[in-house]
This record gives sequence, structure tokens and C-alpha cells, in this order.
Amino acid sequence: MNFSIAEENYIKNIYHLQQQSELVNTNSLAYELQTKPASVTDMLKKLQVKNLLDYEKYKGFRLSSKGNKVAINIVRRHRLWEFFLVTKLGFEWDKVHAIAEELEHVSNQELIQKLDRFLNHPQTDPHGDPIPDGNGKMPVIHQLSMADVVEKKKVIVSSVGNQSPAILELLNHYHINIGTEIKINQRFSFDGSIEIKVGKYAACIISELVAKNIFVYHD
Amino acid sequence: MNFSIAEENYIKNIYHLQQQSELVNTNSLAYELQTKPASVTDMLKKLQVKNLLDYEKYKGFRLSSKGNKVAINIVRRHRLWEFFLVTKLGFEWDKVHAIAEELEHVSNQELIQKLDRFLNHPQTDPHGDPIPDGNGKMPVIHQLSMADVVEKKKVIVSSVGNQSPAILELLNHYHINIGTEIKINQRFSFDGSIEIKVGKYAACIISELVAKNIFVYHD
DNA sequence: ATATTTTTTTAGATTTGTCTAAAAATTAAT
DNA sequence: ATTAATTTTTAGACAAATCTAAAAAAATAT
Repeated sequence: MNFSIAEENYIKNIYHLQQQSELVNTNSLAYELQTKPASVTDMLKKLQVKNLLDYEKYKGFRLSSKGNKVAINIVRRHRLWEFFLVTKLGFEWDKVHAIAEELEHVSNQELIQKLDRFLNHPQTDPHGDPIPDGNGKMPVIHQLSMADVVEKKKVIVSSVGNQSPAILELLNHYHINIGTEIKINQRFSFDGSIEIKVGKYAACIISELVAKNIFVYHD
Repeated sequence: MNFSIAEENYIKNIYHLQQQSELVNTNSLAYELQTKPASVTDMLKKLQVKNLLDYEKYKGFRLSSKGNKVAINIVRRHRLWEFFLVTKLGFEWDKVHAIAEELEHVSNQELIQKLDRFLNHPQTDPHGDPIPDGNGKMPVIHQLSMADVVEKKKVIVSSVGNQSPAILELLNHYHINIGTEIKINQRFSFDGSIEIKVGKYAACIISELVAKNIFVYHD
């Protein structure tokens, strides 16, 4: 079955909101889609008719299992394109989202299957998020962004989400490389910056932007 | 300036029809777009307001110079994606049109510029059609499909638009390779088949589909 | 040159996705 | 437990792109 771009955007955003809370409400979806609550209600009714949504008036809503499958497929396309844009076309990590947002709506099965093969079945997109496989199965990713690591954890750097000379210069300065062990001391909520300890060097602070670009493993 | 998918499809198809005749008429565009003449008239008015079209009621229409630039950009995107689909993703020559038709509407300048670089600035798409560069300049292509060669011409095979084992088997059978000289004897309009003479071998007939897949140079 | 046919355009309706303003239901507050 | 505030939905309108049916213009044929 085929869905309009508008429908796909609703489905995808409901999916993402569900990662944070079981039930989704009209206002937050409207905010996410940069539209008005009334428009959301209209679309919810259409999605419900197509059996993509479990929805009761005034009670909130969630994707049906069919809706979930559709959503995961969209997420798959989005993340594969992001991976392509960064690794093949040389885009910066942080510039690919908007473009992938358009490419994801080209919904030819064979295209995505062949793209996946061409990219060697990547497990995560350039932001470290897992890419579901053709059956909708999410790979279990041990890698996560340093911005998401809890305090006091020791981690090992696995990859960097941005290949720009600017960030590599910075990482050199901090003595951070692939394989480097880092301890997360403390996170400052004001600006999301983090105090870390790299090997034997004195503790130092990295900005949230840097933290987001460093991917790490931990046990 | 940005255009809707519908607008882009109209512009592109007007462009293609103009390659055959200076002025385009409502019915043929409607046929091309698989829509109704009344819908075409409606859209023509909109395109005229946006200065994309020279249009006089009942007199036919053509793209303005602005419209032409937009069209060439769409053609560029379409052909670059076709090239990508065949050479990188391994699609068959004849399966890529529909997919490129969708991808062409993702109109991010940087995306197309980087895709072009990634593909090494190809001069022609998998059908042998020239790919305009970033400034809208069409490369002069001496290569053309054998289906388009006039009768009695001698040509030299330059490439094959389809890498499938099936066509390669056929070409072997006909003793056709890259560099082979072929004389086009006669074209049969009933089915588009062509009688050709390959080197010293007896004249034989190839189907239109095969002819379309053989690209040749001639003086 | 007039009638016939074909092509093109207008008029008015429809579908999709959106909006504003107002009503209804739910939640929070006193 | 009412009242107040918030959230959600309805009602009605609008823009884009399409359609059908009918009118208008142009091309063709006698």
C-alpha cells in the first residue's frame, strides 16, 4: 500500500513521539509537524480509517501494528539515505537530515533494497541511530552518542559522526581517537557540556555539540 | 525559486515535447501527462503567471527562457539519478525511469552538485542522453542509440545500455562488441526492427529493443 | 463560404491537506 | 464540586490540482 507524503510525515512523527511516551497527544504532534491541532485531528481520522492508528477521541492515540510497520519502513529509508549522503556524497553529519526527509518518501522497495546492499547493510546512521533491516528488525546498537551517556561511566570511542577538519582538530587537542577510553565525570544541564577525563590527561570539558559527535561503546 | 511536483512535471514534459516541435499544444501535453486537456489549461495559466511560459490562448505555448532553465535543471537531476541507479545500485537500464521520476523532485542544489561529483561528472545517462552541467550546458554527444541512426549509415559501437547477461548473449550471437563497425541497411517501421550488416557476416535483423540498447558513434 | 470536426478553454464540482474560530470534553484549581 | 484553564474536536472556509460537461475558437471539409 502507498501513502501520501503528508500521511508518511504524520506516521513517522507519531512513531518518534511514541519512543518517549506510550500515548501521543494532538498538541505535541501538531508542534512536531509545525501545524495546527485541528489539522492533526483531521489527519488522525484518515489514518484510523486506514487502520494505521489506534485512536479514541480525546483519549490520545498510538500506531497500530500496521502503522508501526509503515513507520519503521520510513525510518529505514530515512537513515539509509542519511548514511549514503554522509559516506558517499561527503555531506557533513549535521546537514543531511533535511535532504533525507525528502528522499525518504521515494518508496520503491527495490530501490531501498539495492541502496542497502550498495552501502553494505549499515547498522547505524551518521547520528548513531540504528537502521532497521528489510523485515523491520532493529539491530541492537551498543554504540551511542556521548551526549547520551550517564555520568560516571567509562566508555570507549568507536566512531565520530562528523569528518570535518574542524572537529578532528578539536579531538586531537583533547587527545581523543578511536579506541580512546574516556570517563564521563559530570554533565552540566545549563548548556549540555560534559566534564570528561581522557586517559592520563587532566579532566576537561567538551561542549554538547562535540559530545553529540562522539560515539562510544560501553559494557 | 521552488516548484511543486505537479509544476515540475508539466515543465519537464513541455520541454521534452519542444524537442520535437517548436510550439506545444494542449492535447499532446495532456496525453503525455496522462491527464485531461482542461487540467492542462488550468496549469498553463499558473505557469504563465510565474513567467515560466510563453502562452497565448488557443495559440499553443512554449517555455520562456526562465522555464527552460528550470526544465534543464529537472532533466539534469533525472539523468544523474538514472546514471546513479544503473552504475552504482546495479539497476537494469530499462527499470530506472520511474524511480528517477521521483528522485528528480528532490531539488537540493548541494545534493545534485555532490551527486554529480560522486558520479564523476557523467556526460550521458544510461540511455545515451546528454546530462546538462550545473550551468545548464548540454554536452555535445556524438554517441547515439542505434534505434536513432538513419538508414545506410556506417557506425561504430561505443557502449551498451544494458549489462544483463541476456543482452550480452544476444550481442555475442550477432558478433557485436565495443568497436565493431556496423552498417544500418534498412529500418522496418512495422516493429522498428533494423537490418544491419556486421563486419564480414551476412546481413541480419535486430529488434528495436536491441537497437535501443546499442550506442554508437558516427562521423 | 458555410458546416462539421477538432481543439482549447471556461464553469463549476471534487479531493487532499490545510486553516481559523468556536464548541465540546478533559484536566486542574480553588 | 464548581469554576477555570487546557486540550481536542467540529464546522466551515480555502488553495492546489484535478475532473466532467458545456461553450468558444480554430482547423478542416464539402
